Amino acid sequence: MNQILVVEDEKNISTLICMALSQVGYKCETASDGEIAADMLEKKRYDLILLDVMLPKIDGFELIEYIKDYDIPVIFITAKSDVKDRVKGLNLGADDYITKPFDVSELQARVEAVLRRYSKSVTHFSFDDIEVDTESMIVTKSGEPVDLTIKEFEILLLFLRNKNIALYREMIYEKVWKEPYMGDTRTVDLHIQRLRKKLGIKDKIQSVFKVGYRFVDK
Amino acid sequence: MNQILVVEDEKNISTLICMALSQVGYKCETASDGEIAADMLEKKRYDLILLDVMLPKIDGFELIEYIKDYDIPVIFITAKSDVKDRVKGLNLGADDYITKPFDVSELQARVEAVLRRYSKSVTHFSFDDIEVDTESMIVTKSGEPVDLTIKEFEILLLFLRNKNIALYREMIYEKVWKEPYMGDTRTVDLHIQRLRKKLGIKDKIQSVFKVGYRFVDK
DNA sequence: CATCATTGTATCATATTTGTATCAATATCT
DNA sequence: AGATATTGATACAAATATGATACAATGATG
Repeated sequence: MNQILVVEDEKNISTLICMALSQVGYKCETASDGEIAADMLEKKRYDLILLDVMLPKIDGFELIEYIKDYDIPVIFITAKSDVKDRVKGLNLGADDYITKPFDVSELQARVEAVLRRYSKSVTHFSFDDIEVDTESMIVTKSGEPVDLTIKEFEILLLFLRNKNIALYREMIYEKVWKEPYMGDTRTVDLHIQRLRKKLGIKDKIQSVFKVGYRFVDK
Repeated sequence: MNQILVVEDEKNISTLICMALSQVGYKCETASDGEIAADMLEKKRYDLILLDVMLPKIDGFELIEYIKDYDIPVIFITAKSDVKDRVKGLNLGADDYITKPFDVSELQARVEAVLRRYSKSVTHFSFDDIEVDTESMIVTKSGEPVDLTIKEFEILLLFLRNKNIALYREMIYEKVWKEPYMGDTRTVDLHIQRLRKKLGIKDKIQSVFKVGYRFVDK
């Protein structure tokens, strides 16, 4: 179930949006200004952000810049007249826009389209003698299937999508567990160990002292 | 799920088309000119092409010629006034046309009609010693009919149309029951169990722990 | 209205995953 | 090198998921 964050200072509009989204099966939370939105983004993982460009405190464009780090698609909301803003938003990396006043079904359609587009990513990876198919969720090593649990599978995927980058434990935890990382546990470590063992790759997933882990390739 | 390629240089029109199509369950991608379209066709298989005849670079009619090799149905889009173009398009082998400005529901209807006519939709499946005919809704195992209930039959069909893909419970439920999946029930599991039992396939429908099920073939 | 097939809930048994605890090994720093 | 912190390895317990079975509710059919 997709989590959507609506950043909008006009209460009646945000309510309308949330109703429209929940109708088609999305979970929806609202932030009334950019600061609150930034806080919420730090605490929780969202699948999509609907963002009014006219906001108090931090404005929408600044927030888009900020969101970039999170790799979350953004649909922004502008006034119908404001062509300038629309272009600006798209240039800043937003995925789509919608103009006020908007039609409810149009909103729903755009949200679905963006989410679909976004999730349409690479489905197949391979390295060494290992093949990873994200659609079937099957992983094989020299042709033989390897039984990974979902957590292990998702960690592997995270590595494959972030090769040669040192990933912080905290980051790994939050991406895979989809909940905030509370202090230090050994949970991530343990899963990495199991992953290394099952795939027979000790050297490919390196531990980065005091930081986390790094998947090296090539 | 049918993949449709929309070749249209006017962004607002292609967006409108995509929304209209996604509304009725099609996946939609756009190309802003003929060259891009040709590239996309080389990379991926589409079930239908919606083609504006007025295009920059390669024009629509040239593109129809090119598409011929791929055996994909084409609906082309022309201005209302242009009778000449319509005739030309149909002569070149297009399957239907639609005139601008068009009505959304007309578009949807024509797309469906063409796809039905073309009917890439497979009506017969077989695997192991099992035969599935979707038109008569008859399933046989080594020649002997197997009594499946509608739900079981639809789940089987879903699997056959999504071989080797891990399907989430939620997805299975929503596709078959056509209503939103509220939290966890064991309903899907139970039906899968019955299906496995009736067809005598434990290993072909694998459970993917914490995710759902996967039909493996080949 | 009675019967039957279908569908979904409840329950129990089993299997799998996940996380904590513990100790051993290794890296970092002075 | 030695102290300390960090990570690896192992075992185990708790939580969670699925399979199997029985049965109740629902809806279709004659």
